[in-house]
This record gives sequence, structure tokens and C-alpha cells, in this order.
Amino acid sequence: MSEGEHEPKRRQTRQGRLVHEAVSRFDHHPTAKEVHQALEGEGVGLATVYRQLARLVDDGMLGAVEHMGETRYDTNLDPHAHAVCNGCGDIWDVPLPTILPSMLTPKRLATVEDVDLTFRGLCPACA
Amino acid sequence: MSEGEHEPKRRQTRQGRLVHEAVSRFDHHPTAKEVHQALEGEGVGLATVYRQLARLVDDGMLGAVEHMGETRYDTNLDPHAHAVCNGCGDIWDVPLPTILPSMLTPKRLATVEDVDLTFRGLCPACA
DNA sequence: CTCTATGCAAAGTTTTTGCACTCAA
DNA sequence: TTGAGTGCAAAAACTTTGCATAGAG
Repeated sequence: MSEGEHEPKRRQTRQGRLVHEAVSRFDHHPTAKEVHQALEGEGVGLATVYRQLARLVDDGMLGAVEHMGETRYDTNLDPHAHAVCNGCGDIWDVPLPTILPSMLTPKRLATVEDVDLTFRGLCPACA
Repeated sequence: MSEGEHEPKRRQTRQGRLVHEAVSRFDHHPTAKEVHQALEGEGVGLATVYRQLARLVDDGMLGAVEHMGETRYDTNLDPHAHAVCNGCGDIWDVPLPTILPSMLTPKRLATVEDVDLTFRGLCPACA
């Protein structure tokens, strides 16, 4: 499959560790900017935050969802859905019934790498 | 509900008609830029295309989905899912089993305005 | 005539990239 | 020593906005 590509060796850096720790500390789904702000004073550049987050997603250690034109990162690796409030913009995880995967047979794709299920509406507070 | 706001009156303009016609002519889910390019020579500004598409979405005459950092417009107003190819970036509609809605009871939202179900993978051509 | 819609360009956002330097292995 | 990782600033890509003008009702 992988046509002889050398996968780049990853080094353990202070910034990489900090980004991973910071994103894991969030209970909601943070944006790159939020992770960067959480590391204010630690001397971690925004570009590095983006690169580290992309690397974590690439390594399957983090999920990514798009919402309102920005990418939000997700530490929950189990299959799950999202609930997004159109009022405050908050986003929560929603457990996914185990029956679903079998029903969700996509008839247009040869291989499915990811399934994204998002509910948009108003949370109790905004309603 | 609407606290005495006057909803702006919409005027029938040449550009508005052209944008609506153009987006409807696509079989895939076009971006604002694609709609704009389809109207090349008609004298319709990009900003106007964006404003008209936003208006159509606002009026419930068009759906919108985000993919790869850009908004794509959808003329299919019936509930349906999407299949996105991570290879070529194409996007297709996938009929949604009628059983699903009842299963998809969101427990975090007071009211659900929209459900977005997207499969990501590789299409037969890219696989 | 009134006020929404338009065009153009400037500005705004989020994310990526170029490049010289740093530092983990 | 080597080259992956970093910081910074510039660039890119998509979308919105300001403002004077056009034109629908």
C-alpha cells in the first residue's frame, strides 16, 4: 500500500508535549487558537500549535471537526456524534447507538474512513 | 418570538435570479466561487454571489455544508446524508433511511434545526 | 422617491508556508 | 552531527464589509 514512503521520524519536543497536554485539558472541542491561548506565556508559536495539532490528527490521536468555518479538535476517539448549539456555538459529544454503523452503509464510497454526524439546534440555555 | 423585528423586504434583481439559476444548474455541490465562475460574463460580483447564496440559505431555499474549509451549497432540501471523497474532494448525496430520524434523538439540544450526516472515504475512482 | 441590492476594493479570519535557527536523538 | 521542529512574518484561501451608486417597488 504505502509505496515505499519513509514516514518522518517524530521527535519529542517541549512544544509538542505542551500542545498535547493543553488540548487534552479541554472538556469542549477547542480550536487551534484556543489551544494557543491556553499556552500563552509558554512560548509556543501559533504555527507550531497548528502543526502539532495536525500531526496529532494525522497520528490518529485526535479527531477534527469543522464548524462555522473553523476546525475544532476532539480528544474523544470513540465513535460518537456531535451536538452543536446555533445560539452559543458550543459543541458536545453525543453517544452513538451501536446499531447505527451497520445501517450507515454508504453506497457511494469504496472505503469509509470516517463518519461525521452532527445535530444543530439550540441548547436548553439558548432555547 | 421575533421581537418586533422587521424582516427586510427582498427585491427581485437580475443578479439574484442569475445566482439562483446557476446554483440550481449544478448537480454536485458548488462553492460560491464555482457559482461565480459559472456566471462569468454576466456581470455578477463575487460579493453579490456570496450575499445571494447566504440569502437563499437564510430563506430555506438552499442547504449549506462545510467541507475542507469552504462552504458548499446544496439544492436538495430533503433530509439526506453526504458522501465525501478524501481523494478528489467530490461530494454526493446519500439517501437517508427513514428509520434514522427517530433513532437520532439528540439528548443535548432543546430543539434540533438540522442534522448533518457525512461519510468520508475514498470513491471507487480514487480507491 | 425610498431603501435594498450591487460592485469593487479593502479588510477580516483561519490556516499554511518560507526560511533561518534550535535542539532532540 | 543531522534533520525534524520551531518562531516569526508573509502569504494564501475564503468570506465579509464599507461605501458610493444603481435600480426595484
